[in-house]
Amino acid sequence: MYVILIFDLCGNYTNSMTLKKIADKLGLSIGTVSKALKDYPDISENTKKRVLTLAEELHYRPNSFAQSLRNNESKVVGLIIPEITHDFFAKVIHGVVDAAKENGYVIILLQSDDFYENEKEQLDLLLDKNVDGILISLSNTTTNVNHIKEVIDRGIPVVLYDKIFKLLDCSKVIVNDRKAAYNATSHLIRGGCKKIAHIRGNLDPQTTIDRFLGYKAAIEDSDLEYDESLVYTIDGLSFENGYQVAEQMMKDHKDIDGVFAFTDIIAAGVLMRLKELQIAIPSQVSIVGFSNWFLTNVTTPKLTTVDQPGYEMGRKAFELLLKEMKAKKEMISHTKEIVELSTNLIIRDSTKVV
Amino acid sequence: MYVILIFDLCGNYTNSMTLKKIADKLGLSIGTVSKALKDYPDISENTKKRVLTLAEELHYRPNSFAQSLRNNESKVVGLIIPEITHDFFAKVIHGVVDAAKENGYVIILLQSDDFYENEKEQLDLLLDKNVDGILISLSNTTTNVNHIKEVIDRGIPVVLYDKIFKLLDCSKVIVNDRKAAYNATSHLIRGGCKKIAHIRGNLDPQTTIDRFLGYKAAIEDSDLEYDESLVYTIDGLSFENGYQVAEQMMKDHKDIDGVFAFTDIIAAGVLMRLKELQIAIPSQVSIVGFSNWFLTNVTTPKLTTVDQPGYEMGRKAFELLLKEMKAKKEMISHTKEIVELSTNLIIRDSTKVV
DNA sequence: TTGAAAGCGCTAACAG
DNA sequence: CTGTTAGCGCTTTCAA
Repeated sequence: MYVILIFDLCGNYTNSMTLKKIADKLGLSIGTVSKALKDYPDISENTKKRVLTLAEELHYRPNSFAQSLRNNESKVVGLIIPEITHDFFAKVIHGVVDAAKENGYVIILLQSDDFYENEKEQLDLLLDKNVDGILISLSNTTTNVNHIKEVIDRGIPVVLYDKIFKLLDCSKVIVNDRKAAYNATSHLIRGGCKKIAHIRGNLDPQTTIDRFLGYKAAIEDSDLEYDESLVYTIDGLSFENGYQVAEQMMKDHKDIDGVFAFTDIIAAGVLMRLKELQIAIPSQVSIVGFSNWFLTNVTTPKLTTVDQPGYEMGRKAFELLLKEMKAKKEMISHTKEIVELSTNLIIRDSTKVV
Repeated sequence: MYVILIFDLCGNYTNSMTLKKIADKLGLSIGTVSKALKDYPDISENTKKRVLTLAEELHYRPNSFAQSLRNNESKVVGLIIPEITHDFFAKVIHGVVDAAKENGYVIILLQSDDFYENEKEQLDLLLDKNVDGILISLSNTTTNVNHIKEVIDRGIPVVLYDKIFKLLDCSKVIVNDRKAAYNATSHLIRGGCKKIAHIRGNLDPQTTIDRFLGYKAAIEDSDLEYDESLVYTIDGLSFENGYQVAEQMMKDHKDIDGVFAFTDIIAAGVLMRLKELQIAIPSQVSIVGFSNWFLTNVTTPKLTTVDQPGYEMGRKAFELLLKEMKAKKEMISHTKEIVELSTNLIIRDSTKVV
């Protein structure tokens, strides 16, 4: 059985059925077989049938290298993610993978670990692999975007998602962080909070800036006064960081009654510490996170948060990229698009509702 | 500037610097340039320098399609994951991506969503892309493994990780689920639990079987008696499923005082429901999960769980695959390896310690 | 309706 | 030390 399979499937040990082999067995030329397989109109129905049947029987698969070499197209898209183990990015990956599959593409996944150097290196890797396009969410430590610009200038379609750089000339998929943060903060204000702290990262990706601006705008649009000392800038975006800053915060301002955290994991850290400090949530302090990580469902109380449509973002990013790749192939000029997805404030038990 | 770049970098609009172009500019032959770039000993130092310098200047990148076609090697590895949005699998991906990068490989990521049909389809996709090897964790619904066997028989290196099928002739990386479950259950017994339930999935991947067997063995090795009615088989492995089964469980057996759940997310569901039912954790009922998802840190009380080394598993799986790919390339026969990684019981606050 | 041939960019054996 | 050549498998134009 084993031996038969080998011979049957391949005829040689590397298992490659080629057009030539099919052509030989059928007494046809390579070109004819190729065209038959692609259903060219100038091939007789009869030959087409013969070729198709044999190809099927022999499990013929075109050699993708040869195809790519010839067509100058890989049908591979590169995806750079800052950090896979974030619920949000995991959802993005899922969306991209699904959309890619539906369109006959496959993705090469790379992770920057939020380091600029990695991001640069990985772009190179993707170029080396001749991907047809690249999806990228900037790392938190990326401040210079020449590496991206270079790729774009080389004519390779690039779409930015989530963590973008506004001035880069390419399509982008984002969430309106500013508005989402505004809504989240307003929710705290409506719940009666008078002294609302904001916890943010120390770096300046657009998301950090926008969420801060949304927070500030909401405060200023209300009866409250914006107080810089209520904005806590922390070194990292981990649970630990949130846990630690919480205590400091309460020391500085005993009467804080609301917290809008840059991300859920920080919110969870704050929640944990405040509970340990015997502070009642939400009656004494209300907390809002950001991203709708799964963990917000299992804390006590459950965390109010902003849902970011990760899966949808992944799909949309791929679709924009696809458009651009098509345009490039057909040498049509293409205008960049910026798609803004809407977020959803998910009100749970860590905030007061009036 | 823009125009200069274009000409400087490419000389044509598709941005491809080829050996031929370099050879022409230098008045050398293509072959010589190729060899100079690969530091062949039979090329003069002088020409090597000239070639290297110009290649650098012109940003020469070998065309990977041509290389792959020639060498019959893609330097791409396929990775099939049942579900990306699981902390454990996300860690695995991270490990694989890192190990791959260190060895000049890149990974194509596909997700089976735990459906057999997808898994099959995706294997085909990977074969079409001529990946050099495949890493796969079987979907929960996979009971027939002929699709995998076919790939192996074609001579393509395959390594199974986590959810494996024992009889498949390939290298594997696993965790000793049986032992881990045994330890987890024993921990409950040592803590004084007398009536310990086990919650498991309704399908039969090896992990489900092994964790169940570990649970059973621990019970039987103790003074307790194994009681089939304490084993709850649920339809899915979500938080909701855990949440729902919890109540049923307590109705059936009011005196349950310990729960060993197949996975953390179920444990979290159980915990949530039991708390709602005013059951004290861990004093009345102790709970142990499995996988050490991040969420186990943010529940109240924090969940005791079994840490699976996902990142390490990813790395190891890639290393095994690498060995096999090398052996194949050098036509050396290669014996399959089975690597078992050790787990760690992480004792937190959802179980009693005596 | 089919075949022949050129060529995508690269490697490696062989010749000079 | 360098050049020539064949060929990886496929697509597509042109000729028959």
